[in-house]
Order: sequence, then structure tokens, then C-alpha cells
Amino acid sequence: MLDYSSPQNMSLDKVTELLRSHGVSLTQQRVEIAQQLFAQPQHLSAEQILTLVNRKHKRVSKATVYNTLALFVEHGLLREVIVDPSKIVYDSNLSAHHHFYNIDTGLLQDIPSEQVTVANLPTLPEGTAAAGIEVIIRVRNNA
Amino acid sequence: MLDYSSPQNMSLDKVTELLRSHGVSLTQQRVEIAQQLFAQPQHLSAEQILTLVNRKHKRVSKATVYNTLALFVEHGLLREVIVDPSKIVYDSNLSAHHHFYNIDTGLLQDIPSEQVTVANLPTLPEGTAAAGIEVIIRVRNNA
DNA sequence: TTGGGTGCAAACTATTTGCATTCGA
DNA sequence: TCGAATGCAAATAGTTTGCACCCAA
Repeated sequence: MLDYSSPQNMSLDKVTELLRSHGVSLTQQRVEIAQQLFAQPQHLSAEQILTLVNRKHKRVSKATVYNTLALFVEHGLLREVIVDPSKIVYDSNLSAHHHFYNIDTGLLQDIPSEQVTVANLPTLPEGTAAAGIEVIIRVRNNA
Repeated sequence: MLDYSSPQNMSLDKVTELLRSHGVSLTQQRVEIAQQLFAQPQHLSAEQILTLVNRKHKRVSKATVYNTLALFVEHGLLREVIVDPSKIVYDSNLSAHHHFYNIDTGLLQDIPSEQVTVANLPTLPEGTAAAGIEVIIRVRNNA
């Protein structure tokens, strides 16, 4: 499910700059988590991130993974994708896009935003401002 | 949060016909749950449904509520809306529509499908068929 | 009658929390 | 130094499960 072979880490320099530019102060754990997450655009659960980060040496606790993910989301470094009631998926692809979600396999795939047109938006409810528009296309495997 | 005053129940006749026509066999509990759910189009959590159904007399267990909701979803009587990682919302509005989700209050509101145009759909992943298209517009309260 | 449905309590799992310890600036 | 961050374990909450009993057809 998770490809353990290909992903390189993002370089320390780049991670440092990325976190700093988003107002996140540095700690060893945040850097390790960020190196994994931002090596490439990807979809990971908290559990998967915990496993990835601790693959070689156990250095990051579960609570810190959750704390850090929440912090990254808050600072706009990461996007939560809510498609499966059983767990949150963290998406390190920051560009605007939508998703295919395979309800049989759980596979989540990006749809570049140019490939979907959402038009004619309705007026928002009184006293609210838009925080994001999401299109989720649920698919199932052909029998 | 939940309006306990207005909702009437759907009549026994209508519920009987509704369940039968969707291939669901009748039991006391299923009828009680259906009467609440289909009294009007609404968004309810499992917990809320449990409370509603047992408001007067305690007759339906938690496990049965979950079993029944899953059964109704399977038979197309109900739609699961997944917007909040902490709980599933069951939507008794069967007509095509999308949702506003207020991330501050948790309020879910329908958007009639005529009010949003989703065009230019991308080709589906190999070997899959569409199971549903969802548009969720997340909003927050104005400061 | 009898297989599906129900109720109860215990199990499960993702996430959160409390608090003592450690670390970055 | 010192407040912020971390780690651990226990707590939480929604949902699921196992199994004995019950009831709709």
C-alpha cells in the first residue's frame, strides 16, 4: 500500500525554509515528519506517517505525530481529506485539486483542478465565508 | 441542536410501503427508526437517531440503530455524508444535492443540485465506475 | 418453526489528553 | 534559562462484534 522504496527525503535546507516560511518553529521531530511528507505530493494517514518516520530509528511518538499534523494543517502546510469515516488522510499536495476515492480499495487519487469545472456557485449561508470547495468522486471497482 | 418539537412521524402505512419497496423486511425497530428519519429530509448522527427513537420509551438498542442505518444505506434509503472525521451524518434527503458544511458549528445544509454545475468531468480511473459525485463547500463563520 | 433480527456488554481503533521530562532559541 | 514541545500511558468516543434470546413470516 505504501511504497517504502522510492521516496527520498526533502533536503534539510528545503524543509527548514518551508517550515520557517510558514511560521512553524523547528524541532527534530517536525523536521523528520516534514521531510517524509514533502518528499513528494502524497496521501498518508497518521499511522502511516508514524511508521514512515520511525522506519529506521524510533524517534517520534504518536502524540507528536498528531500534534505536528494538526500544526501543519493550521499553518497551511497540509490539507486534511475526509473521505473515510475511519481515518483522516493528510494530503501534502498543496495545489488546488479534487479527488477520486475508490470505496473498494480506499485509494485516493488527485484530479487536477483544471479537469473539473464547478460553476454557478450558490450564495453562502448568512454570516459565513467560504473555507474551501471540495469535489469528491466516489468510484467502485468494476465487477 | 436537534429540534424535538416539530417532527411528526411518517405514517405507518407510508413507512411500510417505503421499506417494502426497497426490499427491507419489517421489524418494530426498523419501522420506528424509519418513521423518525423519513418524517422530513434531515441530517442526523447515529447518536441523535438513538435519542430520538428512544425519547419516549426505550425500545431500540445502539447496535440495532447501527445495523439498521447500515442496512438502509445499503438499500438506498439513506445516504452517508462524511464531512467530519468524528462522526457519520445520515441524510434522509434522497434527491440529488450537495452540501455546505460549517466547520465552526458543524451545521450541514443542503445545496440543491441545480445550484451547482459540475462540468468537464475527468475520465475515471481504469476499471472503475462512478458511485457518486459530491461537492462540499466548507464555510466558516465571519469573525 | 426457524433463520434473521435484536440487545447487551465487551472489544476495537483513531484520536485526544494529562502530566512529567526534555529541548530549542 | 524557560516556555514550548515531546513522550508515554491512560482516557475518550464512535463504531463494531460475539453471542444468547426473540420474533416476523
